[in-house]
Amino acid sequence: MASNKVLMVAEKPSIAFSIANVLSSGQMSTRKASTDVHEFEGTFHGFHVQFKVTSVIGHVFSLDFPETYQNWTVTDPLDLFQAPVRKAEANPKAHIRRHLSQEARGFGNLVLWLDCDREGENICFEVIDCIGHTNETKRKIYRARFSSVTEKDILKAMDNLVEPNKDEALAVDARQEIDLKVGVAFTRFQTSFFQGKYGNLDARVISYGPCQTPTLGFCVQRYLQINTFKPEKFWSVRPYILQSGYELQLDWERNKLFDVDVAVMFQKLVMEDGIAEVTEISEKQESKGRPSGLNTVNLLKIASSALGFGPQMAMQVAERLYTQGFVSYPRTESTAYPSSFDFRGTLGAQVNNPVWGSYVQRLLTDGYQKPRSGTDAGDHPPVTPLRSATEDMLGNDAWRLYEYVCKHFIGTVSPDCKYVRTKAEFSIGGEFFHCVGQRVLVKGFTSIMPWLAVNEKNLPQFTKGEKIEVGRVDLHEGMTSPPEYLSESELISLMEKNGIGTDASISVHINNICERNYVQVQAGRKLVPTALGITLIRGYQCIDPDLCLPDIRSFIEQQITLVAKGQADHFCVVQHVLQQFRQKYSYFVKQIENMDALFEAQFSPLADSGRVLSKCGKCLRYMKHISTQPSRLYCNTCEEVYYLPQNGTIKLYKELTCPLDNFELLICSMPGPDGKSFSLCPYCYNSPPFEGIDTLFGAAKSGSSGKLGKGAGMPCFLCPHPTCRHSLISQGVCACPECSGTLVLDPVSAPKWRLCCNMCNFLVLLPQGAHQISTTPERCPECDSTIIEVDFNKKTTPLEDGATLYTGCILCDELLHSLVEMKYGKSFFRGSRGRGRGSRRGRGRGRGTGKMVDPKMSFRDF
DNA sequence: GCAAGGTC
Repeated sequence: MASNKVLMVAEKPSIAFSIANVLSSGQMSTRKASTDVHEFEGTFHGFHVQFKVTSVIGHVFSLDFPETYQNWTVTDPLDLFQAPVRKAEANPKAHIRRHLSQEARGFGNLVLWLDCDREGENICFEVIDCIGHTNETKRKIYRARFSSVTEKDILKAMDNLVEPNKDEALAVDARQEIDLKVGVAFTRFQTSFFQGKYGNLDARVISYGPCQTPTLGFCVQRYLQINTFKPEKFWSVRPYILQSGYELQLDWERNKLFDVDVAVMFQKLVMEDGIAEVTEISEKQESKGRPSGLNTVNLLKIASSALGFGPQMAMQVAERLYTQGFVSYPRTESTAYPSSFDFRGTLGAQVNNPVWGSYVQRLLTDGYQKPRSGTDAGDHPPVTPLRSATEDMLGNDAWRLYEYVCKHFIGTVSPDCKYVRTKAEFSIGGEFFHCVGQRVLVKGFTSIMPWLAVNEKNLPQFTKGEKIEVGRVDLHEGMTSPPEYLSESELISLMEKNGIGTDASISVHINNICERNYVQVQAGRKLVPTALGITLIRGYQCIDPDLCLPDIRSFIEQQITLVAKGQADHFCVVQHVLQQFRQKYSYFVKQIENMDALFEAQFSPLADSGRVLSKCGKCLRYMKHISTQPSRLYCNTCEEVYYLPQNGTIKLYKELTCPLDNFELLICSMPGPDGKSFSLCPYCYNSPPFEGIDTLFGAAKSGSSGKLGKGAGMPCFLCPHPTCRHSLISQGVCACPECSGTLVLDPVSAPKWRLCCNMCNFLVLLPQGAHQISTTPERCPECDSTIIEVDFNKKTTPLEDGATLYTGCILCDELLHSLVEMKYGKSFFRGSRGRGRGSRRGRGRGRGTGKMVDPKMSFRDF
């Protein structure tokens, strides 16, 4: 009975385990599959049922364009805004879809335990999609709502199952489609535009995204502030008094003045008086609050500013600590602990720690504090330690992060820091001054987090009305200074404040702008924008500043929130937002010259970049190799760019030329000790795969032995690139008349039947319009070349004399020669580009002497 | 080759 079976799906394996563990009281059996499956029996809605708990691993699907929109050269990015989109498995190797559909078989109830946020709601519907929910299956679908994976919350959620929220899921669908279309359209356009013009951009891709671009915007904004900063001199009056044997500098109420004459006047007034009268003494008890729970953003900020870890690395370390069971889940927005949080147990786990064990023991004996309230984002509890560890167990980096997590947690349950702040105020010559002292009463949490300690400063005793002689009066001259480059930690705060990215993705965006060569991380984890980063942002600022402002993200968020709340239709919102971005895109394209002017001033044109490397097959002039990213060749004459494999060292390959297009071959050596080398033709490498080749091979394969085209589908002997047209060259069919090599049919050239030698690149063009060409065992008595049989199908290519079948030597047969001339008025027997020994027919020796064959030319061009 | 969002 399907109704007696309940399948539950969580967002990740660890949550599935916790849920199963709680609901089965540890009495479950676990089976390995794509993700673990836990089985047990229990009661559901008052009935005895069989439970099965498994999980996905985050999103099952991700959104992309169909194959036809994947080609950058064929698709106009503008069309992407209206293009269809499809969902494909995000990680096909994990086989999550198959796993879910298999496990759901025969199960009449589904309980969704995905995280309780919009993304989780969206994954709910991905799961429903996978298990095949139709009217026939009649499955009952429930949503569990829980705020933490604790026994209390899990049991409460089981008793209060609801329905999944379609609107929230649709809001995520909307965001996915908008992000994809906007990001990909802008990225493709600006990448193609600028890479097609400049040689030293040093970026494989010039990406745009509604999160990464505003993130870069923050860094560049600070750079511009620094760059346009005008330092100003300022002055302040600094009187010194002698009290109880201490020399004390007093702070001026006016702080500083920017007019030296006025400052000098005040200095004189103060000097002339020479007596400081104590006008007021105040003493106030102040408190420095203990921290609230640690969330991801604060963890990343501390990791960057105090430990020197970049966000990417900090997350990696935190994840490892999490999977090893030392800390709780590290991706959370919440700074508030759930009400059920076991503080005593968490502290208890640390009492034997050699570093802070005794402090924790004292807290447990004297009583720990309830943490400050903080904010509960309803996702996961703050990051807390689980098991005690030592530096030896974790290694230095992990230890330092773990140490922080522990000390922070202990800090949250320690007393506040209490101190007394004393302020003495003075009057000298009608001007007011003060000095401040601080005395700590209770160290509280600052004894475990000493870097947050209150600075103690003793102040001598003063009495109100007391008159003290002023020792000297300095006029301090200072200079205003620009802010520093944006620190990573400041950037994280700005991103959080402006809603750019999430706890899980903030580190990814920062890493992105580094990897794209828009910013560089310098000493002290300061983010310094590169010329490329600066030029991009300045470009957006002069065409359409919206493109790099954080509002672009909040606009999208606000629009999809309408969908999430059921206030607007998903389709309408997506169309509306895309329509706006499409207009922005069109305007951007139209105005790109304004941005280009900035690029022109900063970067070198392709023609001035790179080093001469190999010959172009079209103009036979040397092309330049541009080795900065993306690695490519540029032909100055043809104004064409040929992309090369990235990450490899490129050299000329024995001055060989490609038999298909006459481009000089290159050899690419991949880095590393196991790096392989392979040869490639720059033209073939950049050509799309030949269309219609399947039919051609179909015909060739069906023929009897000896037919040209036999052995089709052999791997390329020149390079392993999957789209290289060399891979379409079939196995050898006859001996090369020029060398000891074999002539192979090059079906790519169809309808230009031709043969080329696999060794010397000798090329023979065969009669066009032939229906079928086959080799014969016969040899030509004149030149010993292979005799072939040419079948002109009457229907397709009727010849004047009505004959359809001819035989002849591939090299010297007059019959074929005249036959073709008769039909087309020109000879088709043209050897070309023979290397090494020259042709028997008296063609010039050496390379490049034959007539060029452009693979793009049609037969009629001959 | 491209976005941002989950998680590993």
